[in-house]
Amino acid sequence: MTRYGKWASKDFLNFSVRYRCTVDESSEVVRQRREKAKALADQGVELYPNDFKVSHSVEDVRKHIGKKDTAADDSTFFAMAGRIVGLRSFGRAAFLHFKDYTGQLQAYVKKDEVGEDAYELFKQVDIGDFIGIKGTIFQTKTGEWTLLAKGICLLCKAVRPLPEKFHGLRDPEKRYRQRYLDLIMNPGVRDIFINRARIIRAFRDYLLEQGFLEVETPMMQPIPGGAEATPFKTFHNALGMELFLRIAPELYLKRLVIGGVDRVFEINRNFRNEGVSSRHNPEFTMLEFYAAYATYDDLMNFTEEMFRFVTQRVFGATHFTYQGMNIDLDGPWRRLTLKEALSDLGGIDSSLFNDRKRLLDFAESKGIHITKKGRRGKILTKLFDVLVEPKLTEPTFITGYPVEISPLARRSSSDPDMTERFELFIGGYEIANGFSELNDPIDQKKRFLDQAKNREEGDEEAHYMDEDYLLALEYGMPPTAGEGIGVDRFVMLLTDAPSIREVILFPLLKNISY
RNA sequence: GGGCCGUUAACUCAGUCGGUAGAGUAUCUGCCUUUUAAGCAGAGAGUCGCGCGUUCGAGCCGCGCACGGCCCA
Repeated sequence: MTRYGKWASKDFLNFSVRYRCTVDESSEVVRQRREKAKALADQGVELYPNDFKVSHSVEDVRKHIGKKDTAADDSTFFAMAGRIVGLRSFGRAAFLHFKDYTGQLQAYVKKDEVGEDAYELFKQVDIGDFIGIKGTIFQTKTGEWTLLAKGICLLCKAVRPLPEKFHGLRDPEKRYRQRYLDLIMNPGVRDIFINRARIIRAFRDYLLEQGFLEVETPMMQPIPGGAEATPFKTFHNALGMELFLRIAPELYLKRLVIGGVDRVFEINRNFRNEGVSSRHNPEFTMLEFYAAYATYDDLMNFTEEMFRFVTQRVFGATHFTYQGMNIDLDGPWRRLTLKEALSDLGGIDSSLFNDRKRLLDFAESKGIHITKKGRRGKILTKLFDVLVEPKLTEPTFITGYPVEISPLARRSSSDPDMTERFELFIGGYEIANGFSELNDPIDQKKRFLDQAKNREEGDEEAHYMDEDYLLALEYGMPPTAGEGIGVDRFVMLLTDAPSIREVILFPLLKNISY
């Protein structure tokens, strides 16, 4: 058996078994629909034509209706297209609802209007098919504006039925795997992704307005840097080169600051080889930006302003509720040091902070198992994650992060063990992380060496040594502050989504299982 | 990684004590030219996630696996 033989045959087996179960030749509904499609084709009907010209969208028609003098006998002619989402047939006439991107409209198809032949064909279309309809609008008895079909044609035959009209598609697994069905059946889903796009656009507009340049830096990096996280590995065949999907764009953006781009940002995907949960997807969207001559303190103020701008622009208010929590973005936001938060909100006696052993005992007593042996900073942040983070519902900046867990941040001028760094929490989620940048190449080298030691001691998330970045730093980086914002989580907050999967169109799921 | 829950018709869900597999929607047939969760009459539709076990007999009980959800780590 070849090296791949076992896997190949196993995968093939899995695939074929599942294929048989899922692509249901046995499903009566699908079989019937295929037969209908074939019957239509046999009658000379083209099942997938592309020559229908649309003159108006549903939204166009709504606007037309909204005009003051649209009369019941309006004679404007519309050529419209969409997917049939409801159908009520009466033998020689039928009402249907069809949907395009802009909305949904009722149409009335009468044998008298479209002719006998066309009506015979129409009787063979199903919910889920795309159709083109030409006609005029009128109001029904109940006052609903309706397209009276003068002509109708099939634009695309669907051979699988849509989910049930009343309950829609509920099964979360199917919703994510077949997001197209989710989008067709559950209107709120579309709104989330429309709002997501608006939020990202508002961030972009704000930063552009402030003189930032938008860039794209490598997704595939020879040395993954800019965060403490486990990367995905890949390989470039022609170059014979190991590469990593980026865990952050940080070191490249800072190279650009060195290159004279004083204000720079990127909105793009990061990849972290970690567990999946309601707040973690292995690929997620990060907004990262850097401003020369700014400090972490400036960025906190900047972040408040930017968040208020985005929220106001997209939702018309700066307060909202997230999962029942009232969250108000009006400033100024609370600022606490890590230690203050741990003692005031976490209930940890401050005398424990410098005693690693007692900290570990305390963690154990709270049922918090610390897997990362070693560094005190890691223990503190772990305790913070469990005891404090969930309590930070109102926007809160946490500052005072120790150097050992902030290898890229500038030391605090007043306390060399601390960094000029903050993290932002809203709704119990970590939303942003920013700091004054470390631009002393000698200190940076020392920090990398410390990290390398941690890596040798088994910390897979420790930062890699990056000589090329040190080289860049030696050419001089101006005093700079930078920040990363977790876009998905911010979208979660603003769309009241309980899981990150609700704001990512195609969240990562394990292989096939329909 | 651990715990709990789920997986039954295309979809949403019932399924009692272990004893022939159910409903609504969708589909099919018939009637119906202003309905809108259209209506009326009838019909078809299932590898009960997968495997093994217990049992005369398993959708149901036990074990294992897969996928998903929630919580914890």
